[in-house]
Amino acid sequence: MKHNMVRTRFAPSPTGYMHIGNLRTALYAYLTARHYGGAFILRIEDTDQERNIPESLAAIFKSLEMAGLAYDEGPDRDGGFGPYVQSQRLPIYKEYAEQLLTLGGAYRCFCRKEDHDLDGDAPIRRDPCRLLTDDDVKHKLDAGESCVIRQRIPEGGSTTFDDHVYGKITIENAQLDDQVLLKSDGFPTYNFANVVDDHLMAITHVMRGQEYLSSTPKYNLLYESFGWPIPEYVHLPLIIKSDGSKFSKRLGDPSFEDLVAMGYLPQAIVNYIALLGWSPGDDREFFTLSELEAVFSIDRINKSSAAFSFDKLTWINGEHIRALPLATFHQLALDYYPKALLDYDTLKISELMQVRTEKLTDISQMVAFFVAVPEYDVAMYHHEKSKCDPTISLAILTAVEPLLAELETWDNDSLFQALKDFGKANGYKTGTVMWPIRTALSGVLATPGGATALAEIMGKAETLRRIRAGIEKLERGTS
RNA sequence: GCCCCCAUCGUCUAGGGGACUAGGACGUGGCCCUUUCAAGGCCAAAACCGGGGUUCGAAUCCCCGUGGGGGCACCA
Repeated sequence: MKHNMVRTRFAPSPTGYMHIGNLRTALYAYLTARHYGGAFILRIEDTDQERNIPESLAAIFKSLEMAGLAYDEGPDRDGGFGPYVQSQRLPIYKEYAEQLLTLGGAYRCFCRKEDHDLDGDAPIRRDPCRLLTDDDVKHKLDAGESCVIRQRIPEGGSTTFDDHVYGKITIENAQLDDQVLLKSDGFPTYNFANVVDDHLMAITHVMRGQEYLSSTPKYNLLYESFGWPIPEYVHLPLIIKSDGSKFSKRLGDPSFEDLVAMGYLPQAIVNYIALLGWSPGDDREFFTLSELEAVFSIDRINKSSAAFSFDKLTWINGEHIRALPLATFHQLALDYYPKALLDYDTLKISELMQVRTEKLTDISQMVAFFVAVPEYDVAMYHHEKSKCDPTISLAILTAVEPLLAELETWDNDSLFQALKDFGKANGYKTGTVMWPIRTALSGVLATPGGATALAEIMGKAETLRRIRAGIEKLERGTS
């Protein structure tokens, strides 16, 4: 390992899905590592046995892979700092907790859990067990009393730390409580494990949500007790909803995998999320992951929380869709095409669809008319801009039917030329000719591609069949 | 209740004392292009939370207020 190498980590607890805020934390940690040529580490924080969901390890792997965030070290990628799953590091925490006991930075507490639950307002007060003598402890231990290990916060003074985003922050030690470091079940709390692991794993930049801002002094006190160097801190602003409330899966807000299922491209989500709390400093907004790696920098991270906007995500998703090679888009679109559509030249359909697709999930609806013309009203033949109405439509469709029937070359260009010539010869503007045809072919107000593009894809027989149906509908509806 | 943090268009943001008649983007409205709808191009409306300072000069620095958020678990 290079000296002074940047090492960042993403340390999720296995909840079963990737929270959007967590994804951004992972992204920023990843980008920081990549930008400085360092290492990005995945560590699993499964110290809460009640919350642990076994299958969710796979979910973490999967979502990181989807997002393109490749880690250099992790549970399945040993880098010499393992194990990378906290439940497999229990002896390590025990050892360091005991060391801390010796160093005076912690003490054994024999109170029962309930003793500390008396006040809802969580008053800061010192635990009586702080005063236990070595003999007292020995007696209780011998008597088989179970205990936890608590951090011994200094009585007075204050603790100051420097954060890359928020600057210098000072908190009075009196505000800090003697938090539990090692639970009675032998598992460490996050508060202890993160410090031990970050140190042992040589993490240089601790990146996490700003909800940890106020407990960071406690961690510093721990580092100090051990005599360990304090890492660089990078606390990240929160991601909230447009109404200012918390973005939470529990309240129905989508996770990363939910967004993907909603038709958003992982790379678009990553791009969008990078911009929530960070800006490149210029006007660029479209970024691939590797472009982000090149331009990302910690000092351009914002302090204030950012509201998640589906509108903007949708827009940038459209940008990413349009940036795809046609073949790639086609491959993705195929999943959303109805079975019956497969009779058509779907690649041609994809070509028309790509520029019009904002979310993949919109696709099925948008192409449904290819399979069957929906029920529609003759009023649809009214179109101001095309100077068209049902009467004109009937005339045009009737005139155009035999003309198309005789057309030999059936492709967009020939169709367009023939129809345009027809319009010119009969005093119609092109749009007036096209409107009724497009309408008869689709039965919807908006289609991917115009009349001739649709006709080409549908083929001569189907086109004529639909025009015939349109004529009959108009005859019924306008007489 | 105590502590910490934050505050520029509706939203994401640029801005770090004079270049600000405050820039860009999404969204919204209009126009252009046009074979429908998009895409693309152009234009428009839209913001420095309030009050005090500091300064020749404040969106930018300081203080107070207000508003919002976060933390105070044998959760992370």
